[in-house]
This record gives sequence, C-alpha cells and structure tokens, in this order.
Amino acid sequence: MFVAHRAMEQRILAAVHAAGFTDTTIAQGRVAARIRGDGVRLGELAESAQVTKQTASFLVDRLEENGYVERVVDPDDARARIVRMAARGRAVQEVAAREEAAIYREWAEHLGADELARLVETLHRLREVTDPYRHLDPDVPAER
Amino acid sequence: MFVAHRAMEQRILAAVHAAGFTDTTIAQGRVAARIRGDGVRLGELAESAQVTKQTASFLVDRLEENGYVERVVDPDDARARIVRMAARGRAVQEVAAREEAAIYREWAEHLGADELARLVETLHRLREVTDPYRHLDPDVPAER
DNA sequence: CCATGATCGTCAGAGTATCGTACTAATTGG
DNA sequence: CCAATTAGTACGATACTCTGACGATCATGG
Repeated sequence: MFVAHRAMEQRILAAVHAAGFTDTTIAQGRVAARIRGDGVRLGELAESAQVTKQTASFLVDRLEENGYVERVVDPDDARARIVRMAARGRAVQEVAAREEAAIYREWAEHLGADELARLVETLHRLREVTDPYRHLDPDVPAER
Repeated sequence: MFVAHRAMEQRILAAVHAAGFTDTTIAQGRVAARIRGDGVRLGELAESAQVTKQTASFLVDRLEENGYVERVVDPDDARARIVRMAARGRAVQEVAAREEAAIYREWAEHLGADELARLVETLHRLREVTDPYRHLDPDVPAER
C-alpha cells in the first residue's frame, strides 16, 4: 500500500516540478490534495490530512507563500480560517491529476482494467472506516 | 490509498507505544518494515524504502541506538553494511504484525473477506511495477 | 445578560526527517 | 595496475512533525 502510493507521490512530484512548479514538496502536496470545493477549514484540513493543526498550518503557510492557496476568514466563525485553492493551486492540481491518470493507465495495463477499477473502489470503501473527512469528498461512497 | 495506509501506520505506532516501545517513530517503522530475512544492505534498504541513502542511514542510526537493529560489515564487500533485526526489533515486529492483523480483520468485516483478500493481492501485484526491491520479500509475487 | 467552558488557529520550542553535496575507502573491469 | 564506479558516512541546510500554551471567539446555561 505504502510502496505503491509512495511511488505515485514521487512521480507526481516529478511531473509537477517538470511543469515548472518547483517550489512544492510531497508533504505540501498531501495536504493540498485534501482541499476540495469551496475550501476547507484549517482544522478540518488537518484532520483530513491526518496531521496536527500546527503541521497543517505550517504547510498551508508554505502553500500560501507560493501562491497555491489562499486563506480567508470563515464568515461563520471569526476564529476559523478557510483554506481554498488559488488559481496557481488549481493549475498544479491539473498537472497532478493528469500524471495520476497516466499512472493509473499504466497500472491498468499491468493489472487489467477491471482489477484496477476494483482496487480503486475498494480503497474508496476503506475510507469509510479510515478517513475522518470522507464526507467532504464527492468521490467517496455515501455514508451507510 | 494514502489515507488508509496513514491510518494503519498511526494505529500500529500507537500499539507499539502502548506495548512499551515508546522510542520509535513512523518513519523509523517504515524503514524497519523493509528489513527482512538475514538483513539487507543499507543502500538496498534505502531504495527499498524509497528514500535516499542518507535518510536511511539516519533512520537506521536511530533504530540501532534504540537496540532495534544491528549493523554489521557485509562479508562480501568491506564498504557495505548489512542491517538486520536485533532481538528487540523482532519483538516490535511481532507487536506490529499483531496490530496489523487486527486492522485487517476489521477491514475484512467492513469490506468482506473476499474483497480484502483481493485488495491485498492486487496491492502485492502492484509492487511488480512500483517496488524496486520486491524480490527481497518472500510475500511478493514472483517476477514475471 | 454574562460567566464559564469549549473551540479555533497561531506561536514557541524542540526534535525528527529528508535531501544534495562531498569525501574516503573499497571494488570492478579494462 | 589504475581509472572509474560504488558504498556508506559526514556536513549543512531545510522541511516536517509534534506538544504545550495562548488570545480571540463562540456556545451554552444559569
């Protein structure tokens, strides 16, 4: 599990760097990957990424510095911050998504398309018991 | 993929700490997990764990300090070091393996035993294209 | 209304993890 | 024999991660 994922992370990072976004790192990418839709509260992002609030805040600082995300006050709670993708962040997400898709195509060639699809689905189902913030991701199966 | 794995890592670490081995970390555990059989050369370990030699060396230093591994000269090459599990390291591996098995049982309850077995097998197959040192692990499918 | 407890994100401090570069010792192959 | 390559460690720098603490804000109940 880790091996495959680590390999994927490294390839995606290489692709992102090759595309010119050389100021980003694996850890930042992990956090960024958890930012969806209109944005997410920093605390939720931390839980979603399975790190402490401080770690998430640190990584978001870096992402914000480099123009990938923006951090705004939550209109519902003045203590909270919403972290959302900036234009540059969305550009990187596209690069990453394309590389990820290419990787999945290779894996499909190796495993067979059915087996890969099944793998992806099973991993998604696993998130029902391992992902504290699965409900924020539209790709995740609905709560049972 | 990452989410499930991260959740597992954190649970295993918590179990290992609860068992009294409080001087170990996730990163050390990742490297230790790649040590099998009679041991492995440091350079191979680094590739196997998908980190640089320096990182592997650093983590092995920590593991050695805490008595989990021992580092001996490779009889076939005086430059090289074999890293192998010490008794304390094997004790931790047992704790980790038990917790991992418990986690898999939970996942099996959630997914169904067949689906989980399939997941495990598929991930193993993926290592044929993602794991540089799959041939060191007896559990990994034979080279095609 | 307001005191109290809880929550939010940031700060401070410390330690771990990761990498690139460089180096010495050992090995390999022409 | 020796130039080229390889193995692991040293050095330096930066990134990553966590705990504890804090001020600001919110929610709740008397």
